Amino acid sequence: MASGRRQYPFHLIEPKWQQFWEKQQVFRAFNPGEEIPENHPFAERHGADSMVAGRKAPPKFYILDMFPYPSGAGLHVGHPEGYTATDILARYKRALGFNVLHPMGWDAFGLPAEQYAVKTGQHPRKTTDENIATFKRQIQSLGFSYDWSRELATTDPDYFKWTQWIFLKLYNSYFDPEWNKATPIEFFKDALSEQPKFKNKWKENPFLAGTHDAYTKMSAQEKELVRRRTLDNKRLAYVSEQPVWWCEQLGTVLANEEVVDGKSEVGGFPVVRKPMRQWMLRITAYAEKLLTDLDTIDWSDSLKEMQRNWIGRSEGAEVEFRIQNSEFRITVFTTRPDTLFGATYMVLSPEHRLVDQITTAEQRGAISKYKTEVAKKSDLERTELAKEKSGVFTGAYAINPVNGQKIPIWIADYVLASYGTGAIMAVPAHDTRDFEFATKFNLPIVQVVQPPDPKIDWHGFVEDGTSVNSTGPEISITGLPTPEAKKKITTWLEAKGLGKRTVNFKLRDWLFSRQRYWGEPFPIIWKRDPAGNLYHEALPESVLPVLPPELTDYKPTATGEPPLARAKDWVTLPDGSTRETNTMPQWAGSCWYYLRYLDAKNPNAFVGKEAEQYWMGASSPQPIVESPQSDSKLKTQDSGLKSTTPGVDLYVGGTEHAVLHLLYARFWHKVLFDLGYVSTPEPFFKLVNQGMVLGEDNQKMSKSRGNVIPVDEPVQEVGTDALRLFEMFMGPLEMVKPWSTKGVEGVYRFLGRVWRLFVDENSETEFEQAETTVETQRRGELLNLIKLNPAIRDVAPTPAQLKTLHTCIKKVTEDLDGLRFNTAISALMVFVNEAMTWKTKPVSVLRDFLILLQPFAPHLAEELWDKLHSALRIPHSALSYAPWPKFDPALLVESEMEIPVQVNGKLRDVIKVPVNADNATLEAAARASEKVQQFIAGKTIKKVIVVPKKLVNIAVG
RNA sequence: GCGCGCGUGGCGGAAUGGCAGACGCGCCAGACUUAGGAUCUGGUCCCGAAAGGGUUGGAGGUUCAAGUCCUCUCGCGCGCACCA
Repeated sequence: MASGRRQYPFHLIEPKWQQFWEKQQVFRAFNPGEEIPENHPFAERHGADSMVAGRKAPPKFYILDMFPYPSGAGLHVGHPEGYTATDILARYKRALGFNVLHPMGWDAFGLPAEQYAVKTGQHPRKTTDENIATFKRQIQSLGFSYDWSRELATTDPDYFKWTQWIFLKLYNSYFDPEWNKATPIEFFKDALSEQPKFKNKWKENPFLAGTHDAYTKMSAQEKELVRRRTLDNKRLAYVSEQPVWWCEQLGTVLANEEVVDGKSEVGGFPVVRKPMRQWMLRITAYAEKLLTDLDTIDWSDSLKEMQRNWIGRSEGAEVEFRIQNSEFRITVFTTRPDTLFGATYMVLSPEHRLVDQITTAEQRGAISKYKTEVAKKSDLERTELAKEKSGVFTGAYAINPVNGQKIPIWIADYVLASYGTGAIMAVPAHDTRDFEFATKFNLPIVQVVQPPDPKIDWHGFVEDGTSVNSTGPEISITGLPTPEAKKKITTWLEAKGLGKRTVNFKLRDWLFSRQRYWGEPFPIIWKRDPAGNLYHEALPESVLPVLPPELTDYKPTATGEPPLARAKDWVTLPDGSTRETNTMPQWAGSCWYYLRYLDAKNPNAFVGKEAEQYWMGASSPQPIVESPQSDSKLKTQDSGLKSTTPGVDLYVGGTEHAVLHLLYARFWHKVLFDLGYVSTPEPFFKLVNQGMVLGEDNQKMSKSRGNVIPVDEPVQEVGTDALRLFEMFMGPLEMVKPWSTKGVEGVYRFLGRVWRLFVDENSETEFEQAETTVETQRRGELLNLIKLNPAIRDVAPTPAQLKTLHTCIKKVTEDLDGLRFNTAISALMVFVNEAMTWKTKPVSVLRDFLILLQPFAPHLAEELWDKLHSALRIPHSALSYAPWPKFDPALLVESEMEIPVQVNGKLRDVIKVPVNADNATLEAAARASEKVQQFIAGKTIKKVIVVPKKLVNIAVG
C-alpha cells in the first residue's frame, strides 16, 4: 500500500480529534443522579440536570462488546470488526438522543500470563498490565467512543472483590424447587427444624441414616454434622469428590466445556478422568430456565440452537428393572418407553456402581479386564473407537417389567456414566447403537414399532410409528401410535411404581475450581469439627477481597495441589483453619463484568441499585428531546426511540463464546435476579455474533500461515477511519469474510472524495507544501491552511439535491437499525458520487451528510464539520451529539415515476407515468407502449396485473 | 450420523415475491499530466452485428410474477457428536 499521494491528511486529523474527545470527555456516560458539566455536549443536548432525580432522564442504550483477553500479540484487523460495529451504533444512538453506555475492559485473568510467569518468574500481574497497556493503546488509536472512565479489569482487587462476593451469594443460596428460584440458605434451615411440619423434607435427606425421629435422638454434635452436610449438599456452590478432567500438562482440572475431543481446549493437551475434591456450581438447577428463557431474547437461531443442544433437554421415563436372584434394581432412562417390549438386553456403563455387585463369578475376570481397558482410554480414544462396539456380558439377568422376560445385562463403553442413570435398556430393533451392538454380539432383535410406510425396513427404524408385539399380561400398547403408546405405558409404570416420567439434561454442573495462581481466590476456609471431620466455611463479606499471596514459584504441583498451597503463611490462619487454595476459573470474572460497568467505581456494592435499574431495566418510551441547534425542519428521528429493552440492548462478540461464557453469565444473572440484586431475568437482550475476518488467502489468520495483518498496519497507511469503514464494508456483520488490501484502498479513496467534496484543492496544495517545511509537532496547526470548497454556499438546496440527501438519510437510518453497515456505507458512497457533480453545494445538505457520516468515519466528519461551520461562521456544537436528521418522505416524491412493464413476466419496457396514476391509467399506458405492442399484437390478453407504483404485467395466450 | 446456516459476475457482495448484479475491488478505454501505482470521465454477466435470447449450484413445483416460497438433490461452512 502507501502508494501515491495521501488522499487526505488523516495523520493529522485523527490524533487531533482523539485528543479532543479525550480532553472534553465527550463520550462519558452519565448515571442517574449525576450532574453534568454545563459545557459538556450531553448537557447542551439534554440539559445539565437531565440525569437528576425528578427530571425524566433520556432513554438509555447499553451497547456492549465482549471484552478481550489482552494477549501479548496485540490486535489484528479481525479484532476491531465487532468493536467498529458497536461504535457505529453507539454514535448513531447518541445522535438519536439516547444516553448511550459503551464501555470497555479487560478479561485479564488467564493462563498465558501465568505460563509466562512459570517460565520467567515474572509476576503475572506485570505481564497482564503490560498487555493491557498495549491493547488499550491500539484500541484507543481506532477512535472508539468508549467511556474510559468505566474501564475495568477482572484482575483488579476492587473488581474481583465483587466476583468473590457473588460467589458467596451462590455459596449461601440453594435452589428451591417449590418457589422455582434461588433462595438464601437460611430459608432451607427451616427445613431442618424439628417441627413436625417439615418431616416430609427429611425423607429425601441422604445424610440421615434413618428418620426424623432418629435425628431427634442424636447428640448435638451429630446433629450439627448432619445439619452442615445437609446444607452443604443444597448450596449452589458445593464441594464434590467426583471424577473430573485432569490435564497433566496444564497441571489443572478443566470444565467439561474446556475439553474438546478429549483434549484441553487451551493447548490441545490430553486429559484424563481423575477423582478430586472440587468446587462445583449447580447450573443444572437452572437448566429449564436457561432453556425456556431463550425464547424471550433476540439472539440468532443458530446461537440459541447451540445453547439448546448444550443444555440437551430430553423427555422420557425412568424404568426400574429387577435383577434375577438379587435385591438390586437398575433404573434406566429412555426417551422411548413405548419400545419397552423390545428391550432384549440391558447395558450398564463400565463405571456403573452396581457392576461389581451383579457380575457372576464366571464373568468377573472378563468384566474387570474390560473395565481396566476402558479406564485407560482417554475420552478421545473412546470416541475414536466408537465405530466398533465393544462390551462384556456380566452373567446377570434383569427382568423386563412388562412381560417378565429374562434379559442379559452387559457392560459397554457406549453407555455413558455421566448421562441419565448410566444404564440403558437396549432396544436393538429401534435404536441404531443397540442395533449395531446386538448384531455384533448376536443378541435378539425384536420388532415393536411398525413404520408408517410398510416399505420401510423396521430393522433400526428409530422414528415414530405404531406399536406392535407389545402386549403383556398386564398392559398392552399394541396398535397405538408412538406418542400415545408412550403416554399409556408411562402412566402404567407410574401406577405400578415401576417408573416415572422424567426429564433429562445433558448439562452438567459447572466445575468451578482451578489449580492455578492467576485467578480469584475463594473466600472460603476449612476447619475441623471436634470429631475431626473437615468442613468449609465462608469468610465474612467484610474481609473481601481475598488477595492471592505473593509467590516466587507459580508452577502447579504434580499432585494437583494448587500453587497457592505453597504460601504456608497465607494458607494457615491464626485459629488453625486453612484457606481454600484453589482459584476460580477465568469465566468467573466475565460472568458479571457487564454489571460492573454500570457503576464501575462503586465501593459499596457490585452495582448500585439506581444505576442497575436505569441501564438494565426496561423503560417506557420517552419524549424526544429537541435540541436548540437542530434544524427546524429536521426533527430527531423517532424510529430508534421506541421503548428501550430490558438488559443489555446489544451485545456483540464472536461465536467462540456461544456456549461457555454466554451460558455461565446467564446462569449467574438468573441467580442474582432470583436473589433480588438485578431487575431482569436475562442479561443480554439482543446478541449478534460477528463473523470471523479471514486473511487475504481466505484462510483463518494465524502466525503459522503468515497471513496476520496487525491493526497498526492499515492505521498507518490509510488511517483508522478507512480501516473502520472497510471493516464494515466487507460484508454483513455476521458473515465470515476475507480481508482485502485493495478493498481498503477503495474505501480510503471514498474518504478522499469526501475530503475533496468539502475542501478547496488550491489550499490543499499550499498545505502540502507547508507540511514539508514545518517540524512535526506544529503540523497540526497547518490544517487551518485548508480552506472550504468555494462551491459550498449557504443557499437553498434544489429539489433534486434534497432528494439525493433524503434517499441517503432513509437508507442509512434503516440500515443502521438493521445492522446492515455495508449497505449503509454504499448509500453514503452514492450520495458522494452524486454530490461531486453539483456545481453549488448547499451547506444544509452537506451538514446533514456529515451527521450521517459521523458514526462511520468520525474523525474526518468532525474535521469537516468544524471547517464547514467555522468558515461560514455558523455556531455549532459537538458533532457527536448533533441530532440525527429526519427523513422526509415528501421530498422523495416526484411527479413522474418509472414503472416496469412485463409481458408474461418478462420485462419489455419501462414507462414513465404520473406518480398518482390509477390502475386504469397504468394499464392503458402499458398497452400503449410500442415495445409492449410487439409482444401482445395478435394475442389474446388473458389477464393484466397492475401493482400500483410497482409494475404492470400483461399475461397473453 | 444429528442440528443450524449458506450457494448470485473474475472477486467482496446488493436485491419488503415485482426492472438480478446496488456499492466497492479488478479489468478495458479516454482525459489531465514530464510521469502515474494520483485524480476525473466512460465502459465492464454470457451468446448475438442487431433485434432478441440466456442467466442466481442442479431438477421439479406454487404464482400473473421466484435469487427470494415449497419438495428433492449436489456442494460448502459452523456446531454437537455413542446424550439412550
